[in-house]
Amino acid sequence: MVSSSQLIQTIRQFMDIAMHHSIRERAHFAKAIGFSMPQFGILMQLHYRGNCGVSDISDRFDITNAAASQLVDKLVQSGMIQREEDPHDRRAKLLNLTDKGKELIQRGIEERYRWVDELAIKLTSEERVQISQALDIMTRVARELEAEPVQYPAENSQTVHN
Amino acid sequence: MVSSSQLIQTIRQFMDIAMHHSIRERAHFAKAIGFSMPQFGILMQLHYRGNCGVSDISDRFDITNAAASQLVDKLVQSGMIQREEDPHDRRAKLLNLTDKGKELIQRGIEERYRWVDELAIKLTSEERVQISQALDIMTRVARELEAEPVQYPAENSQTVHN
DNA sequence: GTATAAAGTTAAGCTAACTTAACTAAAAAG
DNA sequence: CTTTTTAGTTAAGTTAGCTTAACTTTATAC
Repeated sequence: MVSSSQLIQTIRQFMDIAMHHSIRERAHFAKAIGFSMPQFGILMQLHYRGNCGVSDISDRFDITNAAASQLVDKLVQSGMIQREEDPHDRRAKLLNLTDKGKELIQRGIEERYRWVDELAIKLTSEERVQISQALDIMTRVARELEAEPVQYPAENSQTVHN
Repeated sequence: MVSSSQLIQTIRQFMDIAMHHSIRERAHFAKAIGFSMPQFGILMQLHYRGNCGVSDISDRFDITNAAASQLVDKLVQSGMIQREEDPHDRRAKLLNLTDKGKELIQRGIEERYRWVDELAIKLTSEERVQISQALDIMTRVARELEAEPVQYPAENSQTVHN
């Protein structure tokens, strides 16, 4: 039997270490390739959720549309992302990584996960099975959580407009 | 049997989701309490590895001593950290969170890990056992990796000075 | 004991990220 | 068809983070 708080503690413990590595790698890589953290953040955002607009960027990073537009523009000029017109809404833009941008980000991800590789080779085959199964469960549940649009779903299907 | 690349893929998959949440929460919390990312980064750093000097900060964040000193000074003036003289080396300073700073960071950590809580309550008791064991292994191995000072250890114990 | 290195601070100046405000253009609402 | 909202850009101006350079103080090396 594993209590909830025990489990949470275990997850946090691992995540603390993982975060510490990831954030540091992120910063170092961004610096190495000559991009600021805000710029690199946008590149990562487009890697995971491409085909989005300028307002998606401003929402995600909690900055104004103007700021997002300026940052995006610099990345377009550096050849890392492309800004196309959305055929369904000619006001909106579709932002995506260029091939050059994709390649760069892929390199960054490889470097960031080097320590995962180092970690993996230290495990026995029994441990691998166990960890593989465990993280699959975690990923599945995490994705389920993401899919739930609202924290407190309404009892009926009435749509609220305000 | 789980192949190495399969395992690595599984770990990355989970970490991607976890990172996405954590980084976003981090940014939102920092903004909410009125600190910039560099400043917040230093607070987090002192939370996990307190009692360090200004040069530790500049090393960690890859900035000059001057920049670190200035950032630290702002945090001291805001009452979040304290800067004491190291009794063993009177040039150096010992940086630590104040009680006010500790309290603030604790709140931030709670918020950042709220989704871990949400994740945990969705698991069955069998899954909890499995995940708990798996992440304990991961944490142990990760700490072992950290403890290894160099990637390529020397065959003898000769200390290198240069 | 003198010279050198290390830890940290301060000042001056640059740059990039941000903001607000004013604008264009297209979509949605009435 | 007119009004309002939404998506995005541009310009002007502020600020925070950063750098280099010059400096003080303490520790280490020779």
